[in-house]
Amino acid sequence: MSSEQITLTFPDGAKKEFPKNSTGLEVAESISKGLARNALSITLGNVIMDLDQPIDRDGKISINTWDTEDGQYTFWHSSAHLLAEAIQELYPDAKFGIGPPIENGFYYDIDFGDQSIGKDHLEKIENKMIELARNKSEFKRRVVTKEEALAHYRKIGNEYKVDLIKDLDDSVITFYEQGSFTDLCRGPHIPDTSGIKAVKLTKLAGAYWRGDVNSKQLTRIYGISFPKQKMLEEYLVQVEEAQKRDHKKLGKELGIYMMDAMVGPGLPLWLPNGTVLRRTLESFLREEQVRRGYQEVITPHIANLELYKTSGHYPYYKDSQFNPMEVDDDEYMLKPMNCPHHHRIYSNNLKSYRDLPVRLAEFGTVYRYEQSGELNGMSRVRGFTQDDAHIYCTHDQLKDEIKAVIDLTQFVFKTFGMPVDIRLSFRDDNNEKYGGDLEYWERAQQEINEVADEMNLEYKIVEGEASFYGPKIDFIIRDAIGRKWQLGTVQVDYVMPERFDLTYVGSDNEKHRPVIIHRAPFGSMERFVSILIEHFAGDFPVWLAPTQCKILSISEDYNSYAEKCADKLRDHNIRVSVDGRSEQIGAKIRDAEKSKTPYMLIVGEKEVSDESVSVRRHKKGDIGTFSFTDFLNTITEEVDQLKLPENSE
RNA sequence: GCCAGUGUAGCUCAGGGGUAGAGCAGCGGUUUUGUAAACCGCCGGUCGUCGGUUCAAAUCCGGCCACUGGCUCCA
Repeated sequence: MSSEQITLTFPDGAKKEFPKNSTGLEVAESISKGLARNALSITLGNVIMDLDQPIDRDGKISINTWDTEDGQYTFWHSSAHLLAEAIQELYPDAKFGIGPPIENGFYYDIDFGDQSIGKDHLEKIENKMIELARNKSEFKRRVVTKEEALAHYRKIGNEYKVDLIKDLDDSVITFYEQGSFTDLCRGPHIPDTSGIKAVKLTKLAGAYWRGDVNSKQLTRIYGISFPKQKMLEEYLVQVEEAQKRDHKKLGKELGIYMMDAMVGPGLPLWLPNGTVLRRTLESFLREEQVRRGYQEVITPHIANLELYKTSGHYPYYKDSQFNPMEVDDDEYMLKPMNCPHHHRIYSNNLKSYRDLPVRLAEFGTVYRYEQSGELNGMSRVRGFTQDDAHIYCTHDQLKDEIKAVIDLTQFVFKTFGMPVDIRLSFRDDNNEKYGGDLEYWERAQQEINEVADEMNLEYKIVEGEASFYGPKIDFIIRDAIGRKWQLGTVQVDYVMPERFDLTYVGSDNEKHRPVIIHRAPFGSMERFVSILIEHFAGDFPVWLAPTQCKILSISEDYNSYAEKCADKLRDHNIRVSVDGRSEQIGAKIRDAEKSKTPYMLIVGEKEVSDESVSVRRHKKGDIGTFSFTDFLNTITEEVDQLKLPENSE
């Protein structure tokens, strides 16, 4: 009666008392039977727990169902164990590594010994998983001592788990057991396997143990699971939709770029449509930069190796650069970055503090030897163009310059309707990864942090993500279907000014070191275009579309009117083409729709007689007849204002 | 680079030991058309590449190349 009570606070703020050591399930039951039935785990404070674990303290509690991130995490974590159980049944000699839940599902790393696992095996494993799930095996939690845990895995000869246990601190080590499978695991898990109704093993990969290239490569099996078959089907449809946006597919269909084995892997060729797209993006940024006080420069594609030895890039990135070539008695290299060239331009003449900040911009093409397995369409290539710029400024100007650069970057992504998350990438304790004095680093990191706060930015700090010469501000954008991409970066650099002996004469008539800001909002034009294609699913805003308008004549009799309209549009810099083929209008419309041309103008007898055009909008259909002049005004306004398509964010 | 896959006409794909097939595209005709595919005909491939097995290889086996999904890496 007088047993101790604990107070739990629910997500809606309600507080309720429960007897100490009540379980999550009991708490859920006290709210509703339905909730108890759907509950997968609970989150107490920031710890996720099993439903049957006793709750021994006050705290914020939430009951995790499938509809919550923590619930799905629990569900997929348990699914990983189910995968392992199935594999243990089918391949008794398999040794298990780690099997965590991930953003979309789960994976398990497994040592299959000499056996190679192919796609054919996956179906067998899937079926076994479903069979085992139906056994309704409970996930049983068991606390063990470190010695017990080690003894268990030494006995069954699993060196991976032994390796893991050795690194655990001595607090609480737990095993989870379901059916015939026992696993070292922190938990939590769903009550039993019967909730897992649908399973799909999606990918097969080699994965190095603990991510170390020198360790053994295990077989990683990726999968996803759901509490209902229908959810799996919906998920597969979603995956299919995402594949329809794939820039490799659309890039080919829309004539954006091509790859050619004779040219070489990772070296994209920009086709005419892609070139229009890219040049339009470049002009957009170039004009914005001119407005913001940048000066454009052009530098060559190769340089003497000495340049990169001076910058310090050469030893750091030797393996990911094309081999140097011998020229006369010197060694030259394809340029892997633009910065050193710009530093030399800065040094071309003596700078006064009155000259600063100097902002040098270049759409600079660089070449990096990416590993063959890493190449991917346009998003990972060996030759690409950065929208690079370097800002040389005084310490006093630094914060304002960072602000201006952040402002530019935010402006750019807003133009494409892409929400941005900001990450401050700082160094960690691994001194070997970084160059320059620790003192400079700390200063730069502090300044970045101050700027972010002064601008009221929402950000998170991630240690260990800095570049070798300085901390970064990374912009992580989300595309139209919610995927995240790391794009623009802003980097503060105190190292290169030293290495290149960059100076300016201050008001005190003494020489001082400038600070450098490296920045690239798009990052790489190739990668950005690949992301844009997928973001817009190829349905570009009018200002970006390679062909903005197609004029379709009802019959050849109206071709001359079509041409006349086209000429007038061209006079206003609209990219227009005429389809005057001897085809039926339905066929012309179909072709224009398939090419994702934003505006189609249908012209026939009516339009010729009253100087009008019948306007059709891509994906929307017929939007009515307008006078030619009205249409001209509409489209030019849409281009000038860089309007986004209505269906995008 | 490593693991698992894929490679047949410009594109999408079928065929699966007895020397290739469709649709679309292209080209030539006919048609002159009102909001997502008119009709007829023609052209088009040493089946990624090199080698092996075989009387015979697009098909089976192996090396290489390219591509895809991961791992590692990413100035």
